[in-house]
Amino acid sequence: MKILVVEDEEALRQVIVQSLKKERYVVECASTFREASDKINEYDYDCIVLDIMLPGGSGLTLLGELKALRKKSGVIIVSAKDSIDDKVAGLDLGADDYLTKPFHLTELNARVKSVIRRKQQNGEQHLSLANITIYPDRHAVTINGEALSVNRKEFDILYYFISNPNRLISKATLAESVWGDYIDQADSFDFIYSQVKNLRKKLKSAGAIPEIKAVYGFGYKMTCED
Amino acid sequence: MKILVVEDEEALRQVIVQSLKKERYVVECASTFREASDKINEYDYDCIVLDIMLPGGSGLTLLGELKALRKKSGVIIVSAKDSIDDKVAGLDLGADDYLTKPFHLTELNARVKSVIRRKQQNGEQHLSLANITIYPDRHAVTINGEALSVNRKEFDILYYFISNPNRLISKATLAESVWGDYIDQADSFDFIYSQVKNLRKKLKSAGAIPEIKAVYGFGYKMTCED
DNA sequence: CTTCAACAACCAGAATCTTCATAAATTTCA
DNA sequence: TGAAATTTATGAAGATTCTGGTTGTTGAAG
Repeated sequence: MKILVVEDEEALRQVIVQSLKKERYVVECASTFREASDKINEYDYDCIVLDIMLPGGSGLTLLGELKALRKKSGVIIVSAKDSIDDKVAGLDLGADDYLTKPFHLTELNARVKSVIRRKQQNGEQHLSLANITIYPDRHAVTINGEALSVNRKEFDILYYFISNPNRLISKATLAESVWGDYIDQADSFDFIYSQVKNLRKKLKSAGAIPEIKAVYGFGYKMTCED
Repeated sequence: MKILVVEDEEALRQVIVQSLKKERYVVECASTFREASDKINEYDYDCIVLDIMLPGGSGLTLLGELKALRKKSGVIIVSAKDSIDDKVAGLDLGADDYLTKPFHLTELNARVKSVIRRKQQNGEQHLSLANITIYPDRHAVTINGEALSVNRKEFDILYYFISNPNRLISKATLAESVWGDYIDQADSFDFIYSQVKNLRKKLKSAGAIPEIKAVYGFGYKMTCED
């Protein structure tokens, strides 16, 4: 599995490369527009981590070039926080994901993994647990193939549960992943209870097999068994 | 699941330890280089949360030590924001993840979880003693293959007993591992008696072969024999 | 402005866990 | 051996957490 990291800032590039190598990828890197362009023309990469601001040209141009070459590499754009325009432009040009600086390495790793997986199975990406299937791209859920309408929070929760089937999940972890740092000033978990309750009701009435079980004093787990 | 927190700043250490205990880990801590080194040499930890700046030496040295001892603990480095060099060095020396201060506790929890999981990715973990089998990740217990529903405390106790079969286990040790430092201000072991009683009843009615025997004046042991 | 969907907050009852009172078992020692 | 002291077991009350119904708030759409 081969990855190209295009980033001009030395220290950050090092760190990214290190981290990806740890994940057992074969990693190459480029620090300028020209270097990146050369490598893209010469090799095939499964995934490209691409900074937008580059000496010698914009990363967006590289995206166009990639398209022209009909390369099927996945692309994750990495850019400064506020350049939302780049995001739209990038996704328009066929990037697969977007990450704003600063970001956590584990986050990047997760995205890379996800992009590669998505590319490999050229069908639509989906996750399943028993008779529940969710389509992250479309924010859609089906039970036995029947569409189930869920809200945003409900979807996020379900997504997290199905990504971690049969695993204990603390309320703090769930809150962090679904609500972000909203949790910091919260002094009760009522908002979790509400959403979990609604989600459970929907799952049950749609005939879902897996259940969201509570673990007293800790959190939840989603499982098919007792 | 055992974790070592190496951090010299008192307040932060406390908070981290608290938070990890909430996630049901058994947590120990060290505040100096020497203390950390001693503990690493003496015990096996599933994960080590390691501050770089320590009184008495650098956390990076500890990483080398760990490697020399061929311990397989996961390591998460925690350090001040701007020392990017430490990050590179740390990952080079075999750390599994890196976190810059300040960070959210939930973030740390997530990393710890991920590191531990990565370390034990080889199939589903399970422990058995006679006809009892427990699945720590799923918080599940079976007797002769039949699911047995247990509550959180009951599970934790059973987990500890089955992890240490035929061994004498003092009530203090059991309390420490299941209830954490809750025990510190307790002046009786009633909470243990209650839970052990309920667990015994469930095990017996499910036909479990091993029994939880009391050892007068000391604690318990779980065994199949008389 | 009104309506509606999404979400959070509130509340009473259920499940779980701890504490308490008291009984049973084990050890000590006269 | 046989009480007294200590430790463990048990059932029930009290405290905490979770559930599921309902209500309140907010922001977007009509």
